[in-house]
Amino acid sequence: MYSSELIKGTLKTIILKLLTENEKMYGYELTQKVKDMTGGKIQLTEGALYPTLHALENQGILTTEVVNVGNRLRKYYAITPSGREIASEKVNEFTDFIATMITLLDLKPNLG
Amino acid sequence: MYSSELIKGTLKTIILKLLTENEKMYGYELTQKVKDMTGGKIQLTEGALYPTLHALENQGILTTEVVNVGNRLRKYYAITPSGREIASEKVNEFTDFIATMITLLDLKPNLG
DNA sequence: TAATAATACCTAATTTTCTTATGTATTTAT
DNA sequence: ATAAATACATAAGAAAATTAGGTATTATTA
Repeated sequence: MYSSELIKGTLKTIILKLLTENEKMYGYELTQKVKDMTGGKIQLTEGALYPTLHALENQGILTTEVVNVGNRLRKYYAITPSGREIASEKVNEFTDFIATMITLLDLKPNLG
Repeated sequence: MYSSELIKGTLKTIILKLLTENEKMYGYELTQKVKDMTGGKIQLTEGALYPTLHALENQGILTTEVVNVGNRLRKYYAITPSGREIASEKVNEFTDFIATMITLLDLKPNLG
């Protein structure tokens, strides 16, 4: 697990990127997907995730669909066309930011 | 300039790394150095910088030396041995974080 | 089968970290 | 002379997260 301050500011980017690659995902699924893909290094906390999802929905960036699975609710989130644009911008900005930080900190990233 | 949320959490890492490479620097110098090295893409704000420098000093990570230049004060900051360890840890953590994010977001970073 | 862990959602209080605004003062450039 | 740059600092407020709590179902395991 990374120190919490590092991960700050990347939550929206992570959510939007994953939702461009998967047509719909629910909150818990997002936490597990991120945990799996990062070997547990990034774990989204529910207290941060759910309010962010709600905000993105209110902004028209995501839409929701509630599904009953057994007796349990699942709230699926899907990205809208305008959300795709924002996702793309965010990912590009983050890519640029990484390049800038590599230069600034003189990093030697080991790209698998 | 990047959206502010992106830069969050990197301030300490930037300060400590630059102070491992330069035996002493003062606050204003840090703002200019970062601005120059990033082509203006990252600009440290004084409201964030000075309180952080003070905190690092209080934690024994930095030491200070006030110098009179003309009639103007300059407060030079230098990193302590324990600060070097923390700087190293922070840079390593950030490097690892970048690798994780590249995988997670499936990025194609253009490494100049 | 009782207890625990995992799944699945949510909110509220607090903390952390940053932005924005403001202040003081000297030096350099126009 | 005036404005911009240099150089420090703090304080109010906003933003984004953490921590901690709540509800409920389903699967595991002791």
